[in-house]
Amino acid sequence: MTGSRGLLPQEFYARETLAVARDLLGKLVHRDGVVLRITEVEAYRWPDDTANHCRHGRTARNAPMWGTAGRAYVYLCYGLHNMLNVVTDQEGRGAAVLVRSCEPIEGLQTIRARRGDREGPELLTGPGKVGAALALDRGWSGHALFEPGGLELHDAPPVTGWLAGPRVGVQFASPQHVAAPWRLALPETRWVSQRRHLRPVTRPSCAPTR
DNA sequence: TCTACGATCTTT
DNA sequence: AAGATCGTAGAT
Repeated sequence: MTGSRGLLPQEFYARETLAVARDLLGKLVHRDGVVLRITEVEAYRWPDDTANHCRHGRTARNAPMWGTAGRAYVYLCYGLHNMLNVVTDQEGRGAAVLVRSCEPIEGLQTIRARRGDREGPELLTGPGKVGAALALDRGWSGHALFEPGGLELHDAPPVTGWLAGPRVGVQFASPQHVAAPWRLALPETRWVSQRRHLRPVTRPSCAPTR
């Protein structure tokens, strides 16, 4: 049912961040009976991205972002939301992709139980909801997503066509980076937040930020 | 140590 | 438009 093609190899992640973000759409997150299909992501690139958590250098929190690609970076936002990121690019470069929205494929009952509802919206639109559906906390930060066990990322058929637009909640960044179209989503899905700010693109612009 | 604030989400 | 809720970063 999930059409699982197995774990994504570490090389998948060790590429330019916007390319990884683009290719993560449609892939599958597995975690203890729950399977989610990634429908919306944001790229936090390196260097020259003033919205990036690594913009001030290395800290205890962002340490996984500087390491090898393919690990999780999980952090607590606004004191309540655990945000799932996938570390990208080369070691020594602080870059990652934030998973913003997912379509639930399996384990809806488990997702509801984790959220504490019996029913209610199944929409996993917004990174806080994704983290809750996967029952993530900061203990998962640094976890290898390319190895079996716990939290895994699996391959799935490639998608065609994307929506692109500005990232959410980064008003503190420089105007150039506030406007940069580094949020990507699948066009055909309902699992996308703030769709009105997204526009169809034939291919996300991958101009490097060297 | 101290303090301001955030890659959010829900409710009013 | 604002409240919940707390770890973190940068300043002191």
